[in-house]
Amino acid sequence: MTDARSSQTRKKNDGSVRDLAYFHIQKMIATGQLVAGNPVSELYLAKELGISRTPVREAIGQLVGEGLLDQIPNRGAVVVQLTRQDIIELYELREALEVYAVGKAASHPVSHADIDRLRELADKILTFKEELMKSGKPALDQEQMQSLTSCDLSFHALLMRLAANSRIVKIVNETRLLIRIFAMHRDGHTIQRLDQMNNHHRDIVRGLSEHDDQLAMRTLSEHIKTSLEERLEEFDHWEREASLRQSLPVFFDLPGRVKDSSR
Amino acid sequence: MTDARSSQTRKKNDGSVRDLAYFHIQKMIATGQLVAGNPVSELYLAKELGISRTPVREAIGQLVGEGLLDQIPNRGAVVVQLTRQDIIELYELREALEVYAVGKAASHPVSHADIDRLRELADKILTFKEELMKSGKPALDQEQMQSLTSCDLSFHALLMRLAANSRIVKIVNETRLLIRIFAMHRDGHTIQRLDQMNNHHRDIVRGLSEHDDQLAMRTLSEHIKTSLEERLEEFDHWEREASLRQSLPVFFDLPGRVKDSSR
DNA sequence: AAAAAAGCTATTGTCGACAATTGGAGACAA
DNA sequence: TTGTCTCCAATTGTCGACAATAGCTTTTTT
Repeated sequence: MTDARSSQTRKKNDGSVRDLAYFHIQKMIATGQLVAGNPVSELYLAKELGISRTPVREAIGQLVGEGLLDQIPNRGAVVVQLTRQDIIELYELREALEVYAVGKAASHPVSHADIDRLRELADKILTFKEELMKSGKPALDQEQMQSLTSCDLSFHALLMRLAANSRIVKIVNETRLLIRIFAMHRDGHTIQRLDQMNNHHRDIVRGLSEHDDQLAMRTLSEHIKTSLEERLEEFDHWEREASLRQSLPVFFDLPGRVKDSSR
Repeated sequence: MTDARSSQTRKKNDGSVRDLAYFHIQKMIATGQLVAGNPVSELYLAKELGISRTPVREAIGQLVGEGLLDQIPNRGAVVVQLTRQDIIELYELREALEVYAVGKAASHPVSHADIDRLRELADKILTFKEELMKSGKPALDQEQMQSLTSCDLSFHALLMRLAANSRIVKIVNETRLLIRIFAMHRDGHTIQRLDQMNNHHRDIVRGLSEHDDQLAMRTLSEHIKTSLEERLEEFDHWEREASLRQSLPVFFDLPGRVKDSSR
């Protein structure tokens, strides 16, 4: 145990074993190894990482503070299970902050380099569209979606950076991560959806380059509202399925799944 | 030690000793017993509260997460020292969220009870104005300011509640608390300032009752921007004073103060 | 006497152990 | 068979102890 610790001392994280646990859990969630409802046990994780419960406990505490985990006082922590209302609230939060940020950014001069970079990221969506049209399939597959998401993330991240408010950036990032927890298994985008995304992004960039803060804000607001609608549809669809599943008799399926996922 | 714990078990906080430490520190900061820059020692607080370091440590961790404390890796935690940029960022955050929230609230029907309560809270400012005019003094004293602040807080808190978004409410509350840390020793409001506040609040309520979301949003935005300007003036004034103080030779004053504050 | 090195002290980071609580399994009665 | 009660297992909340680190003091060297 002591050997294990000394062997992996100060490797990639900034030194503290606590951060090791923190990033470990975060990654487990981000990659879908832990999904909504899964328990996060202190003792188990401590054993898995070869460390004591204390740093794991602190890491969990931080994740709880950031809203990624829910904690039931004497019962442990689980990955948050977002409700419909949660999703609405998260998107409203994003809308409030991102729209404000883009308005502020558009009111100040933006460097050509940043504009170009934004345009570049916006245009990448067109690449996906062409790819999709050529393939003949109705929607993007999972790999493409992941790539697109990363591209979309960069676009919005840069947008936020232009507003020069670190706190807003931090909250928006946390909010997006939280939304992503729920959005693991979402449907691929269709051609129309890609078109719409591209139009939105294009107008936002135009608003920025022409100092038209109203255009940028209005467009981003609509952009986010569209995303929300999409997510709510997915949510309702998923919930309907779940309620069907629950109404069926539970033989060996559910217990097995629960045990596996927590392992 | 054990006796002390069992005697004060489950008093007012929800049972955990950790929350005891959390609220203790928070109150110390809110009441000005701990001011910006003061160290917050785990061991000292643990002794003071008659508990172990662990829950104190967790409480500090949470406060750090909420931005009330700054933590230097192996050196301990101190009450945050807000910079000029911090103040700007915090007010921008408030503006983004509160303006959005009031816009949403104004777009939905608001109950008469809430409108009346808001009007009541807004009118209280007039009471302070009359009090001030009668007294003949140029500005409110500290006690009056505290009372006014509490009144202002209630107004904005209710306003936020109307938007029905718990996350926004939470962040706004944290942000306001953070601002209050800095604003402990601020100047009392003048008659004009009270007038302006009252006008703003009145227009906001009007915007809500008449479903004029644009009016409500515009007014609140201006309201917050005014507060920011005020705070920045205070900050610059205070900083100028501090820099003067620092240019003087340090005999016994500074070291003594530092040691006392940590005791 | 000044600078560098060594040691000291106070504080945090981490650990293993114990107590308290909670949910459920199993016994028992109706 | 079903409802209730008791006991058990698992997990968290808290504790005291030890190790590591960083700043400060003292000593040594030039």
